[in-house]
Amino acid sequence: MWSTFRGMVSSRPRQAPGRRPATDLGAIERAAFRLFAVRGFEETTVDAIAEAAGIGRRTLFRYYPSKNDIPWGQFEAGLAHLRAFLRATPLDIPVHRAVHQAVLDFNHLDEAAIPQHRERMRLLLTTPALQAHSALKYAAWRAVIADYTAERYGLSPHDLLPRTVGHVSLGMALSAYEQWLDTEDASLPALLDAALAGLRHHLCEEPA
Amino acid sequence: MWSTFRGMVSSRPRQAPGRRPATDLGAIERAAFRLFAVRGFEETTVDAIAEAAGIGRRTLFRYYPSKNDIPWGQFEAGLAHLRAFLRATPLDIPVHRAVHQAVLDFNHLDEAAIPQHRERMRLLLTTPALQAHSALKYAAWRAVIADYTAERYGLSPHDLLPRTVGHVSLGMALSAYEQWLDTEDASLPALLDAALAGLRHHLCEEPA
DNA sequence: TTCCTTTTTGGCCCTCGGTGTCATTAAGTA
DNA sequence: TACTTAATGACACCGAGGGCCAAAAAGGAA
Repeated sequence: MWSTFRGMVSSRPRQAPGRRPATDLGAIERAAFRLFAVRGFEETTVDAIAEAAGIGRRTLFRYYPSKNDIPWGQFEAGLAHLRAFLRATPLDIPVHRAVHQAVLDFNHLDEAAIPQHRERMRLLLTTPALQAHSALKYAAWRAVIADYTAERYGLSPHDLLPRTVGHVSLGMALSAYEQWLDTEDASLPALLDAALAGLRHHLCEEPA
Repeated sequence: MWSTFRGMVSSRPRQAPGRRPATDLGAIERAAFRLFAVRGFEETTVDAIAEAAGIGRRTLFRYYPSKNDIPWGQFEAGLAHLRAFLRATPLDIPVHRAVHQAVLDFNHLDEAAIPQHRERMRLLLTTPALQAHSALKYAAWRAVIADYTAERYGLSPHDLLPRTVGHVSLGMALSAYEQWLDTEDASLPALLDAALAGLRHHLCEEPA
């Protein structure tokens, strides 16, 4: 899962000259989430996060391009995993099934990671500034889906169908997440399945 | 169409006491778009827009809650129209058809309005800050679709299916718009139809 | 050890979007 | 003319973000 923090302070090949990074990405994220939980996202200043993490404000901005990026954690790594999952999918599996499986895999959670992921997603989906910023993250996610869909169908990623599949896959995932946050009981995979099943019924099994 | 500027300076019932508004919303929008076209959105400061419109910076912020809202024009009016269209749709029309017709109506353009609307959408869909801000506008649009879908299906607007229909309808519309901006030839209604047809084929007419 | 090089760090200062406050101005009414 | 109400915009302030650069912390070479 993309939200799981893994990886060291830096992946620079050891043996390099110069000062070694002393900044711990995980520590920044933890400090930030602690502050967000207490004071809320908008009310927490970047200065406060930097101070809580024991680093300079300028250093924080060297690790995160913006305050809005902090709650996203290692999202890029998650995208790479998503790409790899799709690349490894056998070609005899229909495209829509391949994409759905990839979405399920992308959003798979270990039991222990659920509470933190809930908190992260609650923050991302209910904070206006983050709802807005998320559009940029979503665009990269959609591109992964669109690229795969285009390749499987022999189209360009800029054609209509791949783009539509990207948008619609994201839409289903987001509606499942919103539902997941609203209800205590349902599981995320079940909601992702239900979103797809509901959409198919809505679009395809009604009188035209 | 929501993008068409109509309506007067203010809709306050005449006969009210106090100074009458001297600010012309249309003039602000025109001045802003002129600057955006020349310098780009990010490079145009709010001060520059206010000066070009001949008003104070503070006054501009009284008419637009943020710089990002300027390119959206009278979007709220468009939402009201969308709601009215759906309310007026006969109940014997299947939900998915009603929604699709509403989307077509919402995005209907008079021939003469096409160039300006292209420019507006190009700005909204290619400027990162606006892509992000759009998420908030889209949420309101989705809510209209979700509310209608919920009512027709006898569900709560917070149930999974209405939310999914909202997200997916938006996704199709956005992929159609992206395609529309990329190509010179295709018409917007044709692309909206094609997005829906493509999705149905992708999801429903393939081996399970 | 001392110098030299490389890289991280963070301090300083600036720009710009956005907001609260408040005096001023332009209306209508008594 | 005096009073009320509403729009305007000047001023001051805050926070995000970025450019610049000097100080720190590593390595290797003399």
